[in-house]
Amino acid sequence: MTVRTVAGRDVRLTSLDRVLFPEVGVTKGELLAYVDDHAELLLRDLRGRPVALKRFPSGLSGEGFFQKSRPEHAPDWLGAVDVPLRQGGVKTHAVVEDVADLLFLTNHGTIELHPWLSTAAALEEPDTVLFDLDPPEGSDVAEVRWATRAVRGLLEGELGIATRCKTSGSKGFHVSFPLTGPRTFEETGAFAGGVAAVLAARHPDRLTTETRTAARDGRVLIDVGRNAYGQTAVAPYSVRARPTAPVATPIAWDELSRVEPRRYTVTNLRRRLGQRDDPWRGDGVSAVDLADLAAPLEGLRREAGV
DNA sequence: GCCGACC
DNA sequence: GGTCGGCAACGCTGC
DNA sequence: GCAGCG
Repeated sequence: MTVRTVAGRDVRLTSLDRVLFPEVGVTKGELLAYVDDHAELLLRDLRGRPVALKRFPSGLSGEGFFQKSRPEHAPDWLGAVDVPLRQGGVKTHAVVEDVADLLFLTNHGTIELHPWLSTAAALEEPDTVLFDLDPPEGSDVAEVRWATRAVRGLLEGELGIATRCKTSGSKGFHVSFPLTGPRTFEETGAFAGGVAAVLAARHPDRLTTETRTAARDGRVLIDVGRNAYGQTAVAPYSVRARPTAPVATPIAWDELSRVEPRRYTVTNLRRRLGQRDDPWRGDGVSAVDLADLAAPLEGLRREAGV
């Protein structure tokens, strides 16, 4: 056990030799070191947001669970926000602000960090639109790459929206862009759903918006379900709870053709960041006002018949 | 990882 | 003192 | 209303 002191806060770091990822031998100490060393990159997209946790306190060989509530008996300096639930009631979520928060949550068994697409200060106001490209079982990575490019092509080529891409660290890729101006989850959800519907109508043999597995029929799912109140998506640079300890990693668009969804891991991400800057830093992607896009998107919908 | 309930 | 359960919930579709 | 899905 060691104690890490950050700005006067003591974080107990325990069981450092526990192997959390048996297949690659990554220990809790190594996971904590990864989080500590990449805290600024993690915080960029986590700071000020409610965060859901995927925890495996005894490693991937043990039980794992998804947790939305702020852990009870967390130190009082860990941020909190009372989130009204749509179904009624309130649940207190953790809010991440700094490296001490990240280290506490990691020591507590958290592997994956899933922030909201809105901040604690404006829960009803998403600041990002996100598309999750999810390939069918057993398909070649080329297919989900093609789908990812198709989403970018419509957003960037037809609507003039600059976009970002990251590996999910799991099976596919995420495409996103930041928002400005007044907006609600109802609006971002409708926008993302409209884009997905147009693409699925144009390429009905390769793309679908059907979440039901049976109806998917070998097509790539364009999942827009994250663009809704109370939903979360894995944070850029979060580790995933999968055997090789992959990391959801921002990539430049020209890397998509040679990067696989689980390419970067706790073990090799350092080397990548030693060789090149974080691709999302200074990428020139500017925030979008969805109000400017309602009419153009409606035109695309009309053409596509959806 | 940790608490509370139960044995 | 050991063991065991709990630790999520939006929006949609289809039955 | 309930189950499945991400």
